[in-house]
Amino acid sequence: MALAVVPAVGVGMATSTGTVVVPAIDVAPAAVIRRIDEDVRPRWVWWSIDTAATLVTAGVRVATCWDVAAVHRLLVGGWRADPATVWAEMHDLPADGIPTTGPLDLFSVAAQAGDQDDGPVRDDGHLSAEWVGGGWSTTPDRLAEWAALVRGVAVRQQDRLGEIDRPMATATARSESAAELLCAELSADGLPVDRAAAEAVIARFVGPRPRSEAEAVEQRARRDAEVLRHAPPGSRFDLRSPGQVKSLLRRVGIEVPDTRAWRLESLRDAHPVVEALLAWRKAERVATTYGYAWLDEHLGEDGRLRGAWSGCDGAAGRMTASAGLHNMPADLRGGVVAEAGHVFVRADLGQIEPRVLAAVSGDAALARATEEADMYAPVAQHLGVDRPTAKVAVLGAMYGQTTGRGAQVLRRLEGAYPVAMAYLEDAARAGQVGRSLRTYGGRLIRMGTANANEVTDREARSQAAARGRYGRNAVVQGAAAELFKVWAVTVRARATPAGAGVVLCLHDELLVHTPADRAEAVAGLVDDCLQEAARRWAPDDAVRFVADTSVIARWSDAKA
DNA sequence: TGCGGCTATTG
DNA sequence: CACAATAGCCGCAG
Repeated sequence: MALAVVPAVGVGMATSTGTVVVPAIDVAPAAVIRRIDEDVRPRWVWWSIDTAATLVTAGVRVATCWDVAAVHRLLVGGWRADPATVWAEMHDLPADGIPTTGPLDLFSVAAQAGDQDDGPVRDDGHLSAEWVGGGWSTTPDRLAEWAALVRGVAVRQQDRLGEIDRPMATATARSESAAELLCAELSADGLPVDRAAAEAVIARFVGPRPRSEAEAVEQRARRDAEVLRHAPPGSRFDLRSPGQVKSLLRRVGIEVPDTRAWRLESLRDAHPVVEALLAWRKAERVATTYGYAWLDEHLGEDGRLRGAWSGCDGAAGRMTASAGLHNMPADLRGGVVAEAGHVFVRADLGQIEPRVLAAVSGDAALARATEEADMYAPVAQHLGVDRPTAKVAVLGAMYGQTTGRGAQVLRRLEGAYPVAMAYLEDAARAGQVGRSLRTYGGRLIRMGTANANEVTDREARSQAAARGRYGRNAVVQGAAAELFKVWAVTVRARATPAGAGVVLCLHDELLVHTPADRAEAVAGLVDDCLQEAARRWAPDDAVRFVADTSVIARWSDAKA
């Protein structure tokens, strides 16, 4: 059931037998859609998450959908997936003929010469710029016509998914679509944050909220002075300028190629300025990125921190979030507090990437290792090394590390798990020569062709190596993202009836806001959902997936 | 003003 | 800093 909706205009729907038009004057669009979802439970088809967001804003949360943009990103790779682009791809039209939708200028007016009448499809087969630019939304009849078009695109996508060499591609298209629904809800609902608790953490780093610009400047100067007092008297260095920090360090006898924290870590004892600088950097991070301004901008009156969620990035397909939801410093997790009468059920997948590697490569020996809760233990035993060495070696194989301790054990890894290592090696080779890849679930990992500019042999080799590491990692990280999303949308579907809801997705971790009296039930449900997700996603049941699940009041209560 | 480089944070 | 992401500030080019 394809859908186009604008609350003030109405609803247009399209099925295989025709279209339905419901003007907003007759019935509230939200009521129509809710009723159909409850009675018929169709798979709603729409162009993008925009429609999901419209529905969520109108108070409607449907069960399932087919998100054409999400499926396009799966099939074709990359991130661009506007209607005109998807239409062109699905009709084998040249990309350089896609009408522009930006502000009109002389060139785009000329390019739109194909918009002869007011129909949605031009004579050259492309979508009309006027329609994609908003014309689709002006009348109920146009909504229905737009719905019919997107339905046609979805059918073509289904056909394409059946043609690629990935049996799970259609299932992945459905879970990726559901993930877009989840993203629309995450963006609208936000993450519960206790403003007072969060401000207390911030105050620990940078002091109380400044009451004036002058006070803010003073706080800043005080932080700077803590570092500069270790510098030669009278010297002036801007700590925010890497070049000047390097000069400052050189002045006290420390020569470094760059001033990154990991490099300075070992020089803590060389001079007191190093320790002071590292502490300054931490405070500066809180002050500039995660300070009071951050709360003011993203934390609502209702105690929810909101950012924009995307179902997949442009690379391997992990979820992304803005507003610091994915990279909030661990220190601030104390501000993430469940609301009154609620708790968080927190669960994270254990060793997700090596387990996924065992699954997608079909390596029976590595799959046997996943039977253990800690799969690095049997791997270490098999290789005849200690556990830390085994772990570094496995991670190194997935990331493409070629130096250090991991590289030395790599040869043994190849002997013990030849199928998995060959799978990674093939992905690396693909990256090196610019051959695109598909993940287990069917996501296209586009490999750009070699740099057109003149580069030295050395640079060319370095770039090829980087693409090799990228390909090697993308097939694992991407497949892990696919499994994670199946898990997340399964929890979405099963937890809602219990009054619980996902409030954060973090690559291998879920935070589910839950009524306190149902905590144990939801915790069990989240674990069950992982097993259900693994059964749906995995090639077979040879690989075991494990989650560490706990019930907590605030995020920082979770064990690290 | 836009953008690359550097840096920090997370998984 | 091996893979990915978001984000802020500096320095430079235009």
